[in-house]
Order: sequence, then structure tokens, then C-alpha cells
Amino acid sequence: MLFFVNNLMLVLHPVKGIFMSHSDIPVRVRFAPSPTGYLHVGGARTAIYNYFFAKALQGTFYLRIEDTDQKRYNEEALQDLLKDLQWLGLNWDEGPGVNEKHGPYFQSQRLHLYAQHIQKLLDSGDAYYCFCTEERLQELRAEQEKSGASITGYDRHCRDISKEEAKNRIAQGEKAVIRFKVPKTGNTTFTDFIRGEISYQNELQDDLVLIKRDGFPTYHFASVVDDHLMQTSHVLRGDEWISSTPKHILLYKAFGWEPPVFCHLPVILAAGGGKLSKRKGAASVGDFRELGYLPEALVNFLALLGWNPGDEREVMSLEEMINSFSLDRINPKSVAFDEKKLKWMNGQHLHRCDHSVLLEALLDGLKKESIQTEDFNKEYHLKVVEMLKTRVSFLTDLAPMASYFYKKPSHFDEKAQKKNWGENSLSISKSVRNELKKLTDFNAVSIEKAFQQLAESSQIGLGKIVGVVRLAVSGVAGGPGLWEMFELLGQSEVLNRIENAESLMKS
RNA sequence: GGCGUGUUCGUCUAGUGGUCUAGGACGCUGGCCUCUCACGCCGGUAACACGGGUUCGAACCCCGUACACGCUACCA
Repeated sequence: MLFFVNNLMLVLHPVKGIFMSHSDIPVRVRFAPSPTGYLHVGGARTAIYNYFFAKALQGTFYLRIEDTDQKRYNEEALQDLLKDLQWLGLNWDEGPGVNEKHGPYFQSQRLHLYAQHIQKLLDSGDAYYCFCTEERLQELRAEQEKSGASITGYDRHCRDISKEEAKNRIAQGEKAVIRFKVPKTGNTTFTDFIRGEISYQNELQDDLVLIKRDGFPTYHFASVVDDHLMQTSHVLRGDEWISSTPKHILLYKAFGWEPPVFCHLPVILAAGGGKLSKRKGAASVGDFRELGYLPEALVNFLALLGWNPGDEREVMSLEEMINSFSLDRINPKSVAFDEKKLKWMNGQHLHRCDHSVLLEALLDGLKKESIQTEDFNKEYHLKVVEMLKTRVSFLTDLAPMASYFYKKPSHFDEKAQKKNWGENSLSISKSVRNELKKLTDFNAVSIEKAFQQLAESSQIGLGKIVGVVRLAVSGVAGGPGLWEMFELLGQSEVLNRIENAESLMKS
């Protein structure tokens, strides 16, 4: 439940039952991915909100790896995950490799802690051994489905096996899981930070598994134990967890712990609705990196998918977003991922990003295309960047667009040839060459003057004249202002290229 | 099936009972700038899911319905 008093946001602490101003709670939040696949943009956004929230309130953002599913564990996915988070600029204050005072941060290395805690629940009678086989459970489920029963889930078959009997059976080597003893009556209610009060009937919850047959904890158990041990103040996670939250609350209660504040984040859907998947286009952080998106643009875009600063700003730096971030401005509804807007956003960031970033992308790209750059200095490259920056949507557009600044065009755009190299183009070309040859100081101003004079004396439109030689020099129909471009390329190179192309023009 | 969450232009959103003949952004579109292509600038397009209530008054509150999504695993 939220209140605003004199612009100060107050939070009803779920257990203490008192109102606390936000700044009174030492904020510790986590991003807790499971290393089973690439970092999906939905997961990235969850990480972003956690990070923003921590930074906005001078709290701690920690990273915890939920690797409790041995079958689905993927080492490569883990490495990608860490790399992607860093690329996005979401550096963790605590986590693998960083300030490990609440570690270890891999759940697979915390097994002793879960063992210790499950014992407490076993002792208090809040948990019990269940010897049911997978087959029995499957049959049970099939039956429930067939009969259309309204109450589904585990039938609590082993709930009343005495501790002694259970102990004996375990001693004899019988395999078991450990389940939580959910109260059979009553309701469990919690307050979601952005949705308000949510209530579930305990009767409808089944006795969830806490410890699996392989000895590993389930998500439910491990995350509750860890969130407590790691002193998590707020749990910001995907809204697929809403319906398990009452189980988590019940676990906190069984331990006698105060639950954190829960805040369930909406999901990101594909543009046409439905799940966002690789088949429907890029879906992971790595995909967007490869497409040439800037990390700050992706973060900005993702942050705005479900959140806004309360005014009309959209293109924002990381710092700006952190400074205006607050949880209560997150929308509860799921959103569609619109790549068109991301592309625009990327352009915005590209136009204002540091030239050194563009320079690096340019040189990288040229290298990949095996275009020689040794003959040109940094100043030259920067001028190319300056001329091209408003014309690119992606970092990866830069090099292909810049190739003619480094070598003669090897190909002339077909459509542009038809348009620009028709009747008279050869004579236009020759007269341009004639005029440019005369220039003793080959700069943008003098070049422009020469073109203006030629247009006037020949009674041919400036656009037409420019079109002929632009194509000859660059191989394409569009690009930076011709005068600046010619100045940078230099007189002899320009004259050379024009002359070379003349064999393809019509007289 | 049960339970839960959600629903404002095509998309992201503003909006917390009168200032909403619903504002902004992307997209699309008309124009300006101009040597081209972009950028930029100016304008246009288009929405309160539906039905009932409550109220002098509802996008905003309540109840239904529809639709979407999630959970219903010894996955997370």
C-alpha cells in the first residue's frame, strides 16, 4: 500500500505493519537469473529496474545465480549473462567476483545452507518427507484433469507420515523429496508494490516441494532462504511469480522471518502479441548488440517499456533515469516490444554519443571489410564520422557507408545510374572536372562557388550537376554535403574518380 | 477446468471524479529546410474493450462480461 505525504513516498511494511519512508529501508535488491539460456530482453529489463532502484536509493544491487536445476545448467549461458549485464552497464555491487561478503552467490554452492534451514522446518513440523513416485504423481494429475477437479495439485498423501517412520524409511535408503506443509485453511494476503493487495486461499495451494530428490532446493525454497540471508529488502521480479508469492510468504512465516517488499514486473510481449522469441526476431541482449545497437539505447528503451519519469522526457542517459526512477511509476500491464521505436531511440543516442565510440565502430567495421586505413589519420576519420553520424541508425551502418572515403567505389548503384547518368551526363561531368581543376584552394567554399557558377552559366540545375558527380565519386545517390565531402577526399582523388566513371555515362 | 493479473491512438505512454471536444513519443502521412540522403523543424492521422451501476458529473470508483497473459512441475 502506498501513500504520499508531502511528496514523500511511504511504504507499508508488510510485517512490521508500520509506514516507513523509502529512505528508511536499507535497499538491497538482486537480479537472480538462472543460467539456462541467453539473456532475454524481459530479464534485462528486470535487471534494469533492480539496478535503477538500488542506485536511486543509494542501495545495493547484487547478482545471484540460481543454478539449482542441474539438468538445465549451461556454462556458456552463464558467461554470456555476465557479459551482457556488463555490456548494458549494469554492474553489480555484490556478486560473482565482486565484493563477496554475502556469498557465495551461486546457489549450487549454498547447499549446506539449505540443508541447515530445511532441518528447522522438518523439526518444527512445517515440512515433511514425501515418498511418492513420479508415476503416482503423474497418475494423480491425469485423474484430476480428467475429472475436472477444481482443486488440483499434490494430494498430501505423505503429509501425515510420522517423523519416526520417515526417518526409518530414509535410513533404509528410500528416496524422498521434502515438501512444505501448507495450512489447509485461511487466506494468505500480501501487498504487491505496484498492484496493491493480492489474496489467495490456502486451500488451493498444494504442498510444494522444497528439496528435490537430487538434494537440490527448488526455486521457491532457495530464493526465500537466500533473500533472507542476503538481507534483500525488495524483490522485483517477473509477474509469473505472483501466484507463487503466497507460498513464499508462508515460508517466511514458518521461519519467523519478515518478508521483503514484493513488486511484480509486467512481461514483454512480441510486437504482434504472444511471447517474444527468437523466431519473431531479435529477443536477446546479444542479438541487439550484434545488430549494432548501443547499450545505452537498449537500456533507455527497455526502461521506458513500462516505466516513465513522470514528465515528457524520453531520450535519457543512465544517470538521468536513475535520478528520476521510482517504483510507483511502473505500469502493471504487459507491453509489446516495438523494434521501430528502439531503432529511433538508437539513432537518438547515436547522434549524441561520444565520437570516440563512433570512431571505434568505424575502424572496427572497416577492418572487417578489409578496407585499408593506414593512409588516413585520426582527424580524417573523425571528419568522416562527423559527416555520417546523422545518417546512420546503427553502429554497424557506419563502415559500409564510409567505404568510399577510403577507396574508390567498386560499384555504382544501378538505380542511381539510371537517374543520374542519362542524357548529357558526360558533358556535365567533363565541365565539372574542368571547373574543379582550376581551383587552387580546394575547399568547401570554393567548391560550392564553382558549382553555383557552373549551374548558372550552363543553365543546368544544380541538383542535376551534383547528382552526376556524387554518384561518380561515391557510388551512391545520397550522403553528406558534396562540398565538404569533396574537400575531405581532395582534389586529385575527386578528379580521378570522376574521370574514371565517365565511361559509364551517356553523352 | 481452477486460481490470479491485466485492458487509454497500430505501438510505448500521460491521466488518480469536473481543467479531457483525452496530452506526448514512435510509426504512418503532408509540408519546410536543401546539392542528394539523412538529421532537424512545422502540421495531420488515430484511443478511454464492452455492459451495467454509484455520482450533479466517470478514462478515473464498484459489479459483471469479453479478451490477453501468468501459475496450476521433484523448471525457473
